[in-house]
Amino acid sequence: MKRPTIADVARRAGVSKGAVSYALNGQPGVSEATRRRILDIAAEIGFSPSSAARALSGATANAVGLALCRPARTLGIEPFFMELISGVEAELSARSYALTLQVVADPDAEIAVYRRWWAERRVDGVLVCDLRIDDRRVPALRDLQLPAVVIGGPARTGGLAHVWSDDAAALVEAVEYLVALGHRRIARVAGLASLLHTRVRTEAFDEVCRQSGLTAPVTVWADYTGEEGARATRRLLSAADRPSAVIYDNDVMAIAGLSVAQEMGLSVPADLSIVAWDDSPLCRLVHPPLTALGRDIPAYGAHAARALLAVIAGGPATGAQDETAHLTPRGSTAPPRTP
Amino acid sequence: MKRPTIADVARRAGVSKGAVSYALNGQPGVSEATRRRILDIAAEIGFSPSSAARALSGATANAVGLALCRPARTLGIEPFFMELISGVEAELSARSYALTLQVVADPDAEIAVYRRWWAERRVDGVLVCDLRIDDRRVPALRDLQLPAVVIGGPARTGGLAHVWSDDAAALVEAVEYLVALGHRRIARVAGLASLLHTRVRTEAFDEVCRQSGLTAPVTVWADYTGEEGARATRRLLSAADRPSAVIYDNDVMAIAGLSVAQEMGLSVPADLSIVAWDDSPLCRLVHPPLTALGRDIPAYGAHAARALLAVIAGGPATGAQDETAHLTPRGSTAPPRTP
DNA sequence: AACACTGACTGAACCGGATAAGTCAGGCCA
DNA sequence: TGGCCTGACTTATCCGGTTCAGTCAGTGTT
Repeated sequence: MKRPTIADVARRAGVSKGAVSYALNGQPGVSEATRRRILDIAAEIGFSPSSAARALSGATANAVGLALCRPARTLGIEPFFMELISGVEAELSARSYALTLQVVADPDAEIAVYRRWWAERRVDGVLVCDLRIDDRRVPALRDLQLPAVVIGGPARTGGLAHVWSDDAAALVEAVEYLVALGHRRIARVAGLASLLHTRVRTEAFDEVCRQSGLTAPVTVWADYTGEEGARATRRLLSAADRPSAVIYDNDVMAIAGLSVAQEMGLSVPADLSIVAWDDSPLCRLVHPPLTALGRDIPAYGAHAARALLAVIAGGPATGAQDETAHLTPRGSTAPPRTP
Repeated sequence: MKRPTIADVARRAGVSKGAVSYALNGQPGVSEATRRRILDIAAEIGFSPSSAARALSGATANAVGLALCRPARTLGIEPFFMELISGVEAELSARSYALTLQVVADPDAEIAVYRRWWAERRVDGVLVCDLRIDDRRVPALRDLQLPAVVIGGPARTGGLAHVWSDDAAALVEAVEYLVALGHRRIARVAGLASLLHTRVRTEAFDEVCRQSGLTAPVTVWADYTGEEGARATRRLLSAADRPSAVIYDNDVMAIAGLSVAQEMGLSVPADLSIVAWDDSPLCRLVHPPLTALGRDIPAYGAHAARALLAVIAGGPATGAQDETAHLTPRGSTAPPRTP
């Protein structure tokens, strides 16, 4: 089975290649009757223009790139990325854009990938995840002038378009809820310190703890894996004045923390309240179900994809705020048992 | 910043485009000294050949496609796909192939995507997941003569190359282990009935139950989500002669089942043993940790990617067996409490 | 010295589209 | 009736590679 080309369509319609091109792209230059005939023939022989030829003639590659820079083991277990991807994908495929995915080892490898994609004209733009404190990717992308949308921010995006969510506000909501329940000693198990949104959350946590007159905020660092989440929790719960509530930077660490609490003989939520960030179905799966800070991640991805397509179309590099995560109370939070 | 083309390299090297092409592709026709000089210049100005131009000249697109046909909510929560993707990716990027991903709603949409990819010459081949009982994708791909590797099988792959794992053997191992522990009433919560590997497991389950002289095998159908896994478990545990052990077709349903058992006041593993299929880190996160049938999923993906590249290179459409999942006993299985 | 032969390269065609520039028939108006 | 538009096309060029058919200098052969 030979792939049909524009010449095949032209021959069967009895017109030139140019006429077919005009007809297919909705350009003026062909009569309505001819356009219809050409479109019918194209549909009949199953013609889609070669993406390569189209890209070569100066048009776009009709593809966007997404490079993921996380170790395979955390990539798999966190639903976040797959949900993000499915949202991105929904938006892209509706506009018949393809998504090119690459898993990279570190930010430098990621920059190399961007550079290659750019030189190969493989993608029209990229989505950038996991913004870091001093992110070399930002100036690199600006130098390449490769259209990009940063998923994160709003600060330090260096003039790149971005889509962000107000993590500080969400964290404040969670802390204030715990305070209202009567908690005074609230700890936090944070994700990778090098990521910008971790810093945003940490600053918000310190600030809200001070304002609420809580004990000095305790933050333990981890890396989103269950192992580290468990270790961090053990450390927190072994301390002399252990916290009565812990906020985790992702759901996987929160579930690990729940397990540790149970293994140490503590009852959740009576002895320890737990709040997870990222409200995936995982949170509803465990017992008790976890109170979580959640939002619509596929919608976030779709939002970012739309923003990227706008930049590719030549729009300005603006920042757009997405929904703020909101707290869904479930069985893992309650007033602390009076000591 | 302008993208360097082959003509830029040629000009700086003082040779023709053709010579540069030969040099870059390791073809004969240039002297070793000239080849070195051309390679150096290419590296210096950061030249990578345009994938579009290369694809257009009859060469390959240097990309493979993966269409995922699962609802977004199960896609996100199951680590399987993301792990598979990261394995595929590792293999592809080592050979500087790109991965094009698309999420589709149903098998017909998936076929449409294959047809479009084929007509657009966007990919050189595809990986096919979730083989079904009567899978229309198989004849469709054969008609298109689009290089493909089915992840699954070994039956009903209709002459397409495939990479498979012996689910029947793994299931037998799990059942025999439970029998050795003393279990007589073993139930199973199965995944989507339309998937081929579900049928393979069901047949193996029926067979091994008969051979071991167990009570008539009970299989409840679900769809891999926590909700359905919980519902299926409730049904099983509410029956008059409830099982003393349950095998789940994925980890998410197993975790949901664990929660249901605890919520119904049953102790795991004393009152109920649980075995999960797919040993993701999730299984180690809950309490007690789940006994699971696991294998190296990234390696599976890498294996499939290698097979696909071999088919693209013109190799025969063979079948290759991947590692069989093996049982890792953890805290969720034990001898049944004597009734 | 005439010849074939090889290695190292050049020139041009080609892939399949997009698009600027050119052609040509027909309608309109003076 | 001739000139001028306009619409509906066609023709030709270009994008950036690959590849095939030369070209040509240098080498070896007899």
